[in-house]
Amino acid sequence: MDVKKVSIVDIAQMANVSIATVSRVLNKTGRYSPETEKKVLELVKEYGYTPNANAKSLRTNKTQSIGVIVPDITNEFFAKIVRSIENSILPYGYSVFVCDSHDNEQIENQHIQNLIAKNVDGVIYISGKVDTAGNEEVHRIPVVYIDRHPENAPTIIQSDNERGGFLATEELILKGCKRIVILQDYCRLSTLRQRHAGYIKAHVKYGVPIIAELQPEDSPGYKNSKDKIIRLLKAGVKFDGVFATNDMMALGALHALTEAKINVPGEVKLVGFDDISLSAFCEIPMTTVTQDTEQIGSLCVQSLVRQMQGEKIGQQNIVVPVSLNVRRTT
Amino acid sequence: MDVKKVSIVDIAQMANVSIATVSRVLNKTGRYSPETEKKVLELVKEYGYTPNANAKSLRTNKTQSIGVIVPDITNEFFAKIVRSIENSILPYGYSVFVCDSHDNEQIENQHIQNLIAKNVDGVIYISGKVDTAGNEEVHRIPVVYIDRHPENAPTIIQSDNERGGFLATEELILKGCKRIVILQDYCRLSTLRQRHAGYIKAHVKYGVPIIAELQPEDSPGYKNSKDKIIRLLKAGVKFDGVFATNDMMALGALHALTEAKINVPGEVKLVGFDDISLSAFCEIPMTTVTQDTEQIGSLCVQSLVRQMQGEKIGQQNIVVPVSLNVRRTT
DNA sequence: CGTCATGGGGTAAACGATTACGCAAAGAAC
DNA sequence: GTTCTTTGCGTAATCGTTTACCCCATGACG
Repeated sequence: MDVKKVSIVDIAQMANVSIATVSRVLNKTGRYSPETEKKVLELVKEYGYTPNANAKSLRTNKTQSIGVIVPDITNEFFAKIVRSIENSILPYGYSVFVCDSHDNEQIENQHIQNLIAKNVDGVIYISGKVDTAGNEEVHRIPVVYIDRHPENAPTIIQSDNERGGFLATEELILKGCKRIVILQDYCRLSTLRQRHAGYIKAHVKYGVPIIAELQPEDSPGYKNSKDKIIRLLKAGVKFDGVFATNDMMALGALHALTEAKINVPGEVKLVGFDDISLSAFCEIPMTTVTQDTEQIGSLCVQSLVRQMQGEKIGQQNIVVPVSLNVRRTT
Repeated sequence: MDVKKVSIVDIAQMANVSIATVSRVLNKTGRYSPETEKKVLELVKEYGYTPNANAKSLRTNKTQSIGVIVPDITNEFFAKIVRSIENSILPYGYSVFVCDSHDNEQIENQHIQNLIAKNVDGVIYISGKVDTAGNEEVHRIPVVYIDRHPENAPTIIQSDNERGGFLATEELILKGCKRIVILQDYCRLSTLRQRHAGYIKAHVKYGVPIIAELQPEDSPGYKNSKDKIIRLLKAGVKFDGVFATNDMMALGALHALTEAKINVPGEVKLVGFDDISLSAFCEIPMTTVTQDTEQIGSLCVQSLVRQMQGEKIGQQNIVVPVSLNVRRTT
């Protein structure tokens, strides 16, 4: 916009050395005397020289940037992961392209194309609603998947969903629940099936019978969950606990219950999943399963960086521990 | 990772033309016959050729990417803006680096350095807590500021904060409030002072006296606001309305009031600001001032794109309309 | 004294695009 | 029939780096 930026040749000229030498001191690859180093470094500082990233990338085929694809950056859970990723990768000197796919496979693919065209060194991929068959093209570069992933995914990171489901259900059982509704949105998602598996496991462990009419059906989101609870209530279905596989659904349930003047946690207890801030700030702070977004992000980065540094790691499936955050709905 | 990527020379060879010609058909700059065009395009498609972005950038000095700096991506308000920015700029073919500054000036600067080093074509800058003096370096490239901005900022976009403050206060007054507490976090922020100005204006317009002990003091966040309301209550200060300059603070107030068994909106009415989802999903859905994040994002992009296309626009200050979302706390 | 490693540094070829310039052929204009 | 313009290309320079390779001192070592 203003003055022409100084390039390596300017520095070289002023230092009375060749550009090769300047490059060498900048990259600390040896073959220069301490005096040369000093002079070059001084000039670099004086003129605020920064190497042209594009030229460098062109030559080295590395861009020092990665892409992160999320279904919805507006969702606190994903935002937290993005934040953790960014924090963890900053020290390595990477910048991150954030791509919101709107839970839409087409947009997702467009973003992938885009990222590949931009020559990113790696991708962290939180896919949308579907256990995607995966965009093959992305497998040409290092990639780690969070949660949803194709069969042949190289690296996968996810929370210990089964344990989460177990902990939530166990909490309800230990607090005396015998008939626990499970609210689930997309039954075909493996992560959610795992939570259901945990729910079953807890029932089995404590010898609580599993009741058919309380089992999951597709009821995504706040509204559907609220409606479902209202429906159960109207139908006279008895239940004394609700396990919602995410917090928005838990909130729907909570509102259905309070509107029906049912005491929580007196008559019905409730556990959510994710630990978004709503769960802490709603009228009755909710017990919920905390996913460790910090860990998830930093483990992603660890794995990705290792891949980007050329390490060949085979298929790996990293599981991040979850914990139960007991608040006032149980 | 796999096979070598095909480059423009491969295409050129196979099409029996020079690379110049290939480049021309790819960029549609004319000087080629329809037949050549067809052949090149076919080959491009067949081999999935995409131009190397780094080479292109090196030559043209344009990277087709921008940076967005936000204080906290985890905050729904900023996340929404980021999302809107991304949506609006996608058609222009830009990718976006998202940088979370953690409300920290040093990190902010580091990000700027980074973005400049990466040669972004433009920056959208939502600064942290301070009316920053601004990083001069960023003014070498197109930049638009949202809300907080330095004196000499070229382009600024912000919500009509004064009108928002006015609308909120007017609503309270029209619903009968005579003694309205205003909760504000950083009194030195111009955006927040504007909201206060609106508050004053409404009082003046409707002839409601302004009461000293209800005026703002630094009480950022949920906890401080809650505490402040509790303190006022204990001190026996009379008030029948609360205008919180953001929703988290409004929620703090709401909780303080409900815990004190004060009926909302019966005894005290309440208005927030921002319209984050918490305001809709808390126990008593709150009346709040909606900032049009869609508009904000898309206007940013419009202005930035024009600048990046070389248009010289002088200093401009774009104001985005706000609206009142009346819910159940008034 | 010859040989050989080593330190310090230069030359020039890449990397993959864009684009100024040149040039021949074909048609238009006179 | 000459000149001019347009069309359809090709040649080569250029963007700013990294890096393989070469070269010349210098000192160690036999």
